Amino acid sequence: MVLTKAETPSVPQTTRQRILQLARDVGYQPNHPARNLRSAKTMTLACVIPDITNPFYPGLVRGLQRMAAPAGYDVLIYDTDGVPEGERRAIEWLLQGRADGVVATFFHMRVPDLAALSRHGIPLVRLESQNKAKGDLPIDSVYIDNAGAAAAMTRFLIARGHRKISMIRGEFGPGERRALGYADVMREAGLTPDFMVADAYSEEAGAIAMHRLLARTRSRATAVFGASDVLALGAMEAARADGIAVPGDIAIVGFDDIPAAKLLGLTTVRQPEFQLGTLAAKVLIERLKPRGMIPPGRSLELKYEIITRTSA
Amino acid sequence: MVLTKAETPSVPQTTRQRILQLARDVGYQPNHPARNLRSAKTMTLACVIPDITNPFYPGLVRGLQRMAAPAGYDVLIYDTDGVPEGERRAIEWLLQGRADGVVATFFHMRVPDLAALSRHGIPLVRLESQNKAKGDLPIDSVYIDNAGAAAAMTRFLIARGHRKISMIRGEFGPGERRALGYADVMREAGLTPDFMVADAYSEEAGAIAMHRLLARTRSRATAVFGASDVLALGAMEAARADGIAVPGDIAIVGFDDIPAAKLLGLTTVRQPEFQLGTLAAKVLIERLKPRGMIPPGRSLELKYEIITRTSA
DNA sequence: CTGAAAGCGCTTACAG
DNA sequence: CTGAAAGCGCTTACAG
Repeated sequence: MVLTKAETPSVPQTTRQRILQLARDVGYQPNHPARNLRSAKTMTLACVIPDITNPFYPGLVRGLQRMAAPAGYDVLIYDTDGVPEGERRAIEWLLQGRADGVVATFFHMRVPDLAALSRHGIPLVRLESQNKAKGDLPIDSVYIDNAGAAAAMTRFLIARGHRKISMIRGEFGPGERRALGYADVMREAGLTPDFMVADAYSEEAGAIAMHRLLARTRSRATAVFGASDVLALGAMEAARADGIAVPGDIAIVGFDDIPAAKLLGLTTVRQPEFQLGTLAAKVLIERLKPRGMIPPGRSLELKYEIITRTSA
Repeated sequence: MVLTKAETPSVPQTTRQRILQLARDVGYQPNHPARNLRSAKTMTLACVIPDITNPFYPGLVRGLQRMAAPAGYDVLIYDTDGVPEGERRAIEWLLQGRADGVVATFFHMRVPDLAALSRHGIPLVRLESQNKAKGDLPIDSVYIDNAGAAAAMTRFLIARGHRKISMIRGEFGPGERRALGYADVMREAGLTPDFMVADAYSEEAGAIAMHRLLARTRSRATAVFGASDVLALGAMEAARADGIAVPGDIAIVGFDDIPAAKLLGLTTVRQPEFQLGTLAAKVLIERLKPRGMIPPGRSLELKYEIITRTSA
C-alpha cells in the first residue's frame, strides 16, 4: 500500500520511509506485464508510419516521445512502407492489445478498416485531414492543410513566371491532396497540370521520375514540384547527374522541410513535424484518461509555411 | 487447444476448421498483456539510442524491425539525448520489464551500470566495441572498428597532402574512439592532432565548432574531420556561410554516410547501419530463445568503407 | 495424448 | 479508512 499510494496517513512516517528504503535497497521494480494485465493498460503508444527512414518522421517521433515519456508511455514504431499489407499488419498487431492508443499515417486504410480499432477501444489520432464521414467514430486528426499548402507553393511558382510546372507525386498518401491543391491552382491560372508518378516516397523514385521528365524533348517543364522533399531531393540529384542547373535551367521545390532541405537550399513547404507529434500525443493521452463519455473526434489543423531558399 | 497448437491429430479436420473459422468470424485476438504475464515475455525489443533525429539511426531501427517483426517482436524506441540522465531513465524503464531484450548505444553507462539488466535476465546488445572487461556478463557487441576507420580516413587526408587536420568531435560516444584513431595516425605521421569539441552530435554544434576553427587567424587547418556526418555537414554549412569554399579552401570529411552525405558530396566513412540493425536483432533474438546455459558475450565486427566524394 | 486446474504479479472492488 | 480476497486472460505443468 505504501508502494502504490502517494500518501498514507495511517502508516507512520518513519515506517513508511523504512518500507520505501527497503524497496529501494532490494531493487524492487513493479512488474510491467502484470500491471498491464490487471489494469487493462499497456502504457504504450504506437506510431504507425510509412518509413522511419524518411527524414520527415524522426522529428514527429521525437515529438510523440516528448509528451509520452512524462506520462509514463512507451512509444512503439510500426513501419508500413506505405503498402496496404503493411498497414493491415499494423492494425492486426494493435488489435492484440499491444498499445493503448495509436498515432498513424495510413495511405490506404479507410474508415471501415479502422473501425475495428475503435471497437476494441483503441483510440486513433490520424496525421491527415479527415476527408469526410468518419461516421461517429471517435477518431481525431492532427494535420496541416496539404491541399492549401500545395496551392500556395504553386502560386509562388506561377508568380515567379513559371508556366510549365510538373509535379512529381506519390500515388498514395499525402501526395494525393497536394496534387489536388496544385492542380486546382494550375487550372485556375489557365495552365495544364502535369503529373509524373513516383512509385515510392524515396530519393531513387524521385530521381527516376525526374529523369523521365527531363527525357521529354518538347514542352519541358521550367519548374518541378516534388510532392515531398525526399522526392524533390531525388529530382535535384537527377538534374545534377544530367548536367541540368538548378535553379538556372529548372526550378525545383519540395514539401516537408526535412533537415537536408536546408543544407541543399531547397525551397519548400515547412510542416511543423515536432509540433504535430507533441499535439497528437497530447490529444491521444487526453483520450486515454478514464472518463464518462467518449467525446467525438476532433480535427486540429496546424500552420504550414513556405520556406524560400535558392532552388527556385 | 486448436487455437494454440499448429496441429491437432485428435481433433477431426472438419471440426478444427470450424473452430478456426468461428474464431476468425468472431474476431478473436489473443490478449497480448495476458500472454505476456503468463509466459514472462513481452515480445518487445527496446532500441536505446541518443536521438532518432540523427539520420544515422533510422536505418538502424529499420534493420532491427526487419528481423524483429517476423519473430513476433515489437520495437520500442528510447531516446537518451546522449546524456547520463536519459540513459539511466531508459535502464530504469527496462528494469520494469518493458522489453525482453535491448539493443543500445550508451555514451556514459559503463558495465557496472548495465549489470542490473543482466541480473534481471534482460540481454543487451551494444552497438560499440566492448573496450575491456565486461566481466563475464553475457553482453554482446555489434560494431565497426571506429578507431581503425578514423585512422584510415586520416591516412587518406594525409595522402592527399594535408598536414593541418583538425577534428570536430563530440565529447562522449563513438567520437571518443574515432578521436583515438585520428590522433594515433597524426602522431605517427609526425603531425599534431587538433580537436574542437562540439557539445552535441548536431549540425548546429558542428557549425559552431567550425566557426570557431575558422576564426583562428594563424595555422588554420586545411582539412576538417567531422567525427560524425551531422557534425561535418554542420561544418560545411558554416564554411559556406563564411564564404570558404569546400574543398577549394578547406577539405571536409565525415563519418557514418548518412543519406544527406551523398547529396552533398561529403567524403565519409560508411557504416552499414541497416546491417548493424539486422545483426544486432539476430543476436538478441537468438539469445532470447529458451536454452540451457547462457553463452558468453560475443563481439561481432562489421566492415566499414571509405566513400570518396567531392568534399575532400 | 488430453483436459482441467493452477498461477503469472499485480490492481481493484469489496467487506470489515 | 484499511486489509484481504478476487480475478485480469492467458500458458504451462500436471494428473488422468
